[in-house]
Amino acid sequence: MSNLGIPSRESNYADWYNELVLKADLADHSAVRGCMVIKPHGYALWENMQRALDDMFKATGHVNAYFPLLIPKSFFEREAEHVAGFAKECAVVTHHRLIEKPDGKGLMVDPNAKLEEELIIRPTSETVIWNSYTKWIQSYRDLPILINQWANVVRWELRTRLFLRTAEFLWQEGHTAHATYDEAETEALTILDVYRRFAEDWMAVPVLTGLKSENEKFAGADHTYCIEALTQDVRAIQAGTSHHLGQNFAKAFGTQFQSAEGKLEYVYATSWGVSTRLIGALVMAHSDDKGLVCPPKLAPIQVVIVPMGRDEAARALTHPVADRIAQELIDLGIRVKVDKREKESPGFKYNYWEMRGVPVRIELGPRELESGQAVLARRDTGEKATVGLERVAEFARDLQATIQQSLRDRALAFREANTHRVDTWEEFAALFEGEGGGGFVVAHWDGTSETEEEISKRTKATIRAIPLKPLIPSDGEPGVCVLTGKPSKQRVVFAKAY
RNA sequence: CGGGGCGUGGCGCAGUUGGUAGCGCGCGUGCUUUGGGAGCAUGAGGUCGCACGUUCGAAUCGUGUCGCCCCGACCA
Repeated sequence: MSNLGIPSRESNYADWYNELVLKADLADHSAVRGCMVIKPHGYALWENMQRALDDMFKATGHVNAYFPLLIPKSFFEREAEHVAGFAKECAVVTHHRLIEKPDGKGLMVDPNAKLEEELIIRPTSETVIWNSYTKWIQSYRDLPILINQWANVVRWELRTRLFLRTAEFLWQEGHTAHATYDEAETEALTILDVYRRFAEDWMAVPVLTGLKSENEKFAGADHTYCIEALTQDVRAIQAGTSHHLGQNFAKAFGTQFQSAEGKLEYVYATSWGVSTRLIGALVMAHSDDKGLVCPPKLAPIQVVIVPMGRDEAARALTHPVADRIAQELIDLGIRVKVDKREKESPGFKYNYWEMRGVPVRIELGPRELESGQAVLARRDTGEKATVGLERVAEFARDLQATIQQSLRDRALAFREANTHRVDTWEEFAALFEGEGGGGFVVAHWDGTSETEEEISKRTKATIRAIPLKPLIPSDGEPGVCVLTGKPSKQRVVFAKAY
């Protein structure tokens, strides 16, 4: 019995999250520490995310390509900051053959099959990609290059959590090359906006957009933009990043082009990515103690129909009606599932699909057939409605948009209720006291890394974003740093982060 | 890498002073059931993480080792 449900968010947020991911059938642990199996239900969610994002990339002029998993170690030696950022968490391939052990019991690495140069399993692909770009780019006419790839990467993280931080994860990484700084800047901001729109319109997760501080920016970037969401335990979660790499990689790889004026110049670059971490952010934004709550636009199954009937004769009546409504829904473009399992009780099925986050359930039993009406239940609010059978499909279709909007409104209201503006250190420290989050804390900062580090040391909060536009007009006014009292140009957003 | 926990049927666990492994859930079959996580009957399923040691005898004791999970430190 006890293994049917999940812990409540209140009792133990971390356990709640973990159990939810497992019980909602999104993912499972694998044999290797920190790696996860993404199960069909979780992968379907990822596929829906991919499709939406991929369409948005294409619509902004990008094309897909694929670069190799293995990268020569020497490539990483070329960009100093980049190496420093990733060296500590690399998986390295050193050999290419296994042989039987001398005692015949099992396999061993063949010492004679050592690679001349070790290969790194990509933690990110800037280096392989720039190795190619250098060959591809001769002239300003070869620019811009606007390529994205869908791939897996490996980062040997010390501490992992399903979806939020796994040793291997799936993501997309865009890598673009431009003739000018301004064009690269526009690209980085275009993608930032794509990410913001995806989070808000598809995931129903409102995000802050902004610049990362020097401490938080990508290893090898000139500057980094990000989207940041707020979880239900009031921590920040970085949901996507877009980096302006300046000429750093072009200089490291010698990527030059001849301008229209005939001068040799270094290329400007961007890179940007979102990963399966988005699934973690989505879970943490909307789900509840009954399991996953999935925004309809991304839900693998948008409507589940539960036909009821205590015997064969009753099922012979309800099943065809369920099938008919399912077909109507399919025709309306809705992803639908009819749960005809006979051994499971209706109550079991309700809980089962609620755990898996299906936005709308249609209950269809003898009573409904008799009255010519079906019962629809909303996953997000639990509300039930009774609707004439002729209108059920359209009603369920329309509910999708309602729920999508409602989830977003709710998440936005939650974020606003957990965004605090403070001006004194006492208030600031009080918000971050203890184990919990603290929400988004909008405060003045003197702009130095030293101050950010000191604040982080004292409170565990870091700067999540330096807003590009003030969240409210007064955020853009000058003030004094919440810690040092030194002058500050604008407020920035602090939070404890995942 | 530090702290904690755990390795026993698919999952969750019990197993006393060492005596040859059990419970719940799940699974198969049958019957009765089905409107918020059904019941009864019956059946299948385990080299007790691994190695070495102590012993007539080890899931149990000792030593070593491997792995996983959680909390930190680290970090897209």
